[in-house]
Amino acid sequence: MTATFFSDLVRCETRLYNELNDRLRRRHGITASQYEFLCYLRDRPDARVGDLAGFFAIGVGATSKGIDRLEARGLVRRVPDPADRRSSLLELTDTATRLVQEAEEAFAAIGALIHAALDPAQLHGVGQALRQLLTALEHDRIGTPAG
Amino acid sequence: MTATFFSDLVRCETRLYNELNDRLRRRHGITASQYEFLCYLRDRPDARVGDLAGFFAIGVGATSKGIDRLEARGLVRRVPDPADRRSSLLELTDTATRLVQEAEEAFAAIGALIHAALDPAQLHGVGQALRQLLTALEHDRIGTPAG
DNA sequence: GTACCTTATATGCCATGGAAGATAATACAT
DNA sequence: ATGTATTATCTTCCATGGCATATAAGGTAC
Repeated sequence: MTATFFSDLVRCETRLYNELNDRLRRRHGITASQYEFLCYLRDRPDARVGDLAGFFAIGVGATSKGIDRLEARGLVRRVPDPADRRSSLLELTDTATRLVQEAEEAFAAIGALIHAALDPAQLHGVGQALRQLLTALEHDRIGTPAG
Repeated sequence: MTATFFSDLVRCETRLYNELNDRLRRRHGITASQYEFLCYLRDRPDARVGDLAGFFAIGVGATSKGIDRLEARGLVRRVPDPADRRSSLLELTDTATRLVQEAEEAFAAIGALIHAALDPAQLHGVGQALRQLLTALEHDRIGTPAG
């Protein structure tokens, strides 16, 4: 039934995200969403606020405030975009690069939980299906917030 | 890789939940979390605040406040539990029963999105895997909030 | 039955996200 | 060059959730 599919998806996500959040906060002093921001910026240098918002399917306002907080903590720098003075290019500080590397340990623990519950074939199948679903949702801009 | 698995899981959930939320708000005047509360209470009569909190893996405080809002809108009644005067049994009003039934239409649209992106075999496999993962997480109380 | 511990819920404070409006820069048509 | 529309971001207001604490009731040892 679709109802349980959706409910189980949301509950899995909630619990895994809660757990990652707790571990990161206790051991590394950042939240899960901050960790995800930092990972994104590490992998995609010169990203802008709108890029983050689009990828995470959250509003640009919330993203802007999230970057404010990271900047205030000395983890992200806003560098003026020479090609477009409305934008800033976002880059990690050295502190943030180290922090992300250390925090990967907490993320690995979440991976271990998943690996423990699913066998390799399931993991592969679910991973592929989620990617496929996400691609479809992104293509049709489903669940993209207004602002 | 585990990183993309987790990220894709979270992003699928985010977009589907956003979409459900938008549709429910526009067409039925409730949020996705309220819809989920009401469905839970419809399926499990005489549930208490703690039951909801446990199922949804959110804090009891937040749950209590959520029920406050539903009660204020005339969708839920708190009935004193005769067996334990600390608790209330929660029940839907007739208005809420009708509302949930009408709102099912918005939920069905989300189901259609999932069906459109995945073939039946994938749907079955992913559904089973998510259930399995959720059972493991619940059993070990992973991601259960503090309060 | 009283002191103590646990359980169930509620409340207060704080952080975060959405939605809408404001600001500034860019693109384009004329 | 100028006015208009669009884009990128920021800011403000409001709703919601977490966490810690408060309150109240139940359970238990003595």
